[in-house]
Amino acid sequence: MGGSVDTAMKVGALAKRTGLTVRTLHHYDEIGLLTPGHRTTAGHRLYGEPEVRRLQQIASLRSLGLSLEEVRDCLRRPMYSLDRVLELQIERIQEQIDRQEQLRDLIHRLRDRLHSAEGVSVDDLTRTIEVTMNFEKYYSPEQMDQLRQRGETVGEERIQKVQEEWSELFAAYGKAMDDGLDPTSDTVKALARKSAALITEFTGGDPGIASSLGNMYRSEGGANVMANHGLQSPPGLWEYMGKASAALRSDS
Amino acid sequence: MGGSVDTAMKVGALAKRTGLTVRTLHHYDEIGLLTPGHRTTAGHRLYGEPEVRRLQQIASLRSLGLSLEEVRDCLRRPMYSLDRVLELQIERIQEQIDRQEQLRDLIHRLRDRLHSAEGVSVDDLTRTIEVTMNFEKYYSPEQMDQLRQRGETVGEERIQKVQEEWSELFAAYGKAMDDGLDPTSDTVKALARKSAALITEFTGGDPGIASSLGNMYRSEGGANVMANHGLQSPPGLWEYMGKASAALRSDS
DNA sequence: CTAAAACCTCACGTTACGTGAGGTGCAATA
DNA sequence: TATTGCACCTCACGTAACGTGAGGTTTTAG
Repeated sequence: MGGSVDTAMKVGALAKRTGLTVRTLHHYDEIGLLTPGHRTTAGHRLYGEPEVRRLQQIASLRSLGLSLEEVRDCLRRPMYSLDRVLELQIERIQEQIDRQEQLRDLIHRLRDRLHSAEGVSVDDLTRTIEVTMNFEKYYSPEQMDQLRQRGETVGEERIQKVQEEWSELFAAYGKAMDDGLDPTSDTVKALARKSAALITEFTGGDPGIASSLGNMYRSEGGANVMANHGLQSPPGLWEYMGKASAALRSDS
Repeated sequence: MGGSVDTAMKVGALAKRTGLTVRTLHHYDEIGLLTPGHRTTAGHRLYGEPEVRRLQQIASLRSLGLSLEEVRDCLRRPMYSLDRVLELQIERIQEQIDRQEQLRDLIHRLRDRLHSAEGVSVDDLTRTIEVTMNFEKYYSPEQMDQLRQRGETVGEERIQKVQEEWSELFAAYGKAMDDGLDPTSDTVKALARKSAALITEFTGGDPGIASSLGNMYRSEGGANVMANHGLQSPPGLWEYMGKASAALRSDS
């Protein structure tokens, strides 16, 4: 954060020029989404060009339907550059236009049927309601996954490394369990700490992604990693790991 | 409310077919927006065709950006028929498409500048942020007024009658004030009751509209009505009327 | 210099549900 | 018929992204 202080804007000026409210900008500061570049000695917020660029990134990601927390997490990654998010936004707009044209045509047909002798059926109505009510600016779950995967594809080498570290972690967990170590012991908690760090890196700290990654590894990816190293998932290993994570969480 | 019970859907079925949630339909029932046609002896909600038609009206008005309360109040008026709201929705969609095309072009130009030697200015960014962040599904205040006026145009004769009644009310209020009647007396409260009924009729009970109508009559319409009948707004009349309304409100 | 506007932090409230608890009713199957 | 799983009921706390107002300090313009 920086920029020239003498060209910086105070919060009211930025709010006015962007059509946002001061309260919104306070809120963004509060949650660490958009931190002012400087503060005056009186504590007034000052925003320069870097912050305005970041606000454009925020705006574009918001327009894709991401929550503020998701936006913040995305912006932790280099692949969500200003250019990239603008590109994503354009793609999204084009999709929206297409879908709106379809919805317009659907409603035209519904009106025609409303004016016809046969009238409209309940099915006609529920179908139109569904499209209308779910015509949101948000991606479908599949598209959200795609958005995340897109980001994850970039660090292909790192991902490979991470998978190796995961398999080492699984092995270490398995050994600890075979040795009868308590999941709350320092040794096992160290493993939990390490896996938490890997998850954080992989997900940008997004608990939602972490949760679904947990599911993925549990059901498929984890089993794949184990199988790739000739290991079978011992009974109770996931539960054991869950206990270690819970113990680690209790510490903080 | 009604429809054949044997073709009616339970809440889960309706939710599934419309892509809504059971919770949403419960909520709509709770706030009187969408009441089931029937209930089974066990209390299960049953929705028939009339309810589904109403839900389509709700869906369309929601897509115009009205709050649930506003939707409910609109549906109290005959001019928001299914056909009419579908028509409004189509108009809105077309507007949205136009605006999205403009936004897409704006972002294209921003990206071009991002790639150019000169780069983007803070002004470029704030302008795009403004359009992106305020690209909502909601009407602007002017458009909302237009939506309301559109409904109000239909009952042109009735409106004429209402204006006559208002001028009679103003005259009666003026006489009561000249006679030195206390604003909290039964006579003046009867006038307040009558004006409250006129406002309710005119606004469908919408307190927001009532409030802004109050402002309109106070600043312009009211003076017009008075002037149309060769009356001048006596000093203190509005205040007097406000006191009568407050006294009436204290009774309830 | 003065008054109004802009700014600060704090904190309660809003809208439209999401989520879960505890219990009853309904439908399919053995 | 009995059982079990699913659908439904009401109740109620919680959420995201701010809106709104209070009480006080700082800045700006006349």
